[in-house]
Amino acid sequence: MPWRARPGELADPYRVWLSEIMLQQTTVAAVIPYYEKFLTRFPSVQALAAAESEAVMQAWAGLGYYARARNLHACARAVTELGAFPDTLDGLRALPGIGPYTAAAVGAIAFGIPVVPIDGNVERVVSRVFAITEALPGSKPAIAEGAARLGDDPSARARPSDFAQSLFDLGATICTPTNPACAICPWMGDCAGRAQGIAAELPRKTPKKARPVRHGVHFWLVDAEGRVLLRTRPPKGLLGGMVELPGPVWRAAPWQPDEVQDEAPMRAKWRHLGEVTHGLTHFELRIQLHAARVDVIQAEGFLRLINVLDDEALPSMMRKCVALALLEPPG
DNA sequence: AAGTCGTGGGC
DNA sequence: TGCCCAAGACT
Repeated sequence: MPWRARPGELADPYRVWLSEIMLQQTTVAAVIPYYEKFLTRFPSVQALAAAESEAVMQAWAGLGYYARARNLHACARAVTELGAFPDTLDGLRALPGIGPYTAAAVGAIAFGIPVVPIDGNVERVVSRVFAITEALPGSKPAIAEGAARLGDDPSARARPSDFAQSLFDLGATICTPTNPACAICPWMGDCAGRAQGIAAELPRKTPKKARPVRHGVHFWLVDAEGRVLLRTRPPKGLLGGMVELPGPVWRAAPWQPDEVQDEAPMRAKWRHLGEVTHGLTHFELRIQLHAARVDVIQAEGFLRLINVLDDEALPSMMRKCVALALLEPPG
């Protein structure tokens, strides 16, 4: 992994922090290209702090959980103001976007603080090693106790960075969510979950609620010069600060055909292009995409040429809409 | 403290 | 195919 320091090398706090923010609820494979892009475009925390927020949101577009990007930028500016990353857990924890996990991860990996960062991997490993059968999230205190006990081992305390990353690697490659490779696990003999034959079913989790469906209508409006109408979403909340095709607020009830004209950004000969579906964390979104071409666009928002839409901070669902619109022959 | 907040890959 | 999930934070 590109953010991991080689043996003997000192970890760079900026790179450790950047990678840890990106890795929150996000797979390594998804993060790597974004991490490389950010290092190229923003080689230092000062460079990131000096960037426009639009540039940061654009670079983050597609990675999801966009509050991370907003907090990333705010954190870079705070660190630049401070002069350097804090080298204490409390100092790190006070920065925007850095919670208990990330403070511990940066503390251990970049500053050698003897602490065990508790992520999903560690929750799983610890739940199994100590055979914690209580379901998450209720079992978090017990997991924290177990993790701290593991971290109290002298060899762990001597190498906090290696110990933390070893736990990540153990969880990612051996102590996996399904079909754990207990036979080759270095902790097989010490694992209470293994001894009780319940390792693979741990950690238990409280069941999640079903995802409701929400319905949206978005409009692909092109002018005579081949420019598309876009707008920026409000800075906070869902997809905050990201760019989208115009349309009414998503709702539970499907949109009726006779409602569409009233919601359009301007009067035009609207044509139904099709449906885009996209799964989000707490609901499934179904977007009806409508398109029209007019001479001059008079509506709220801003205009961009079709061939530079890639440079905008469009979230994935909006890129799906763009892709659908471009499939259609220009009307 | 339970809900909110994205995405793409794996099974 | 539908569900689960992945180095969580914030409110």
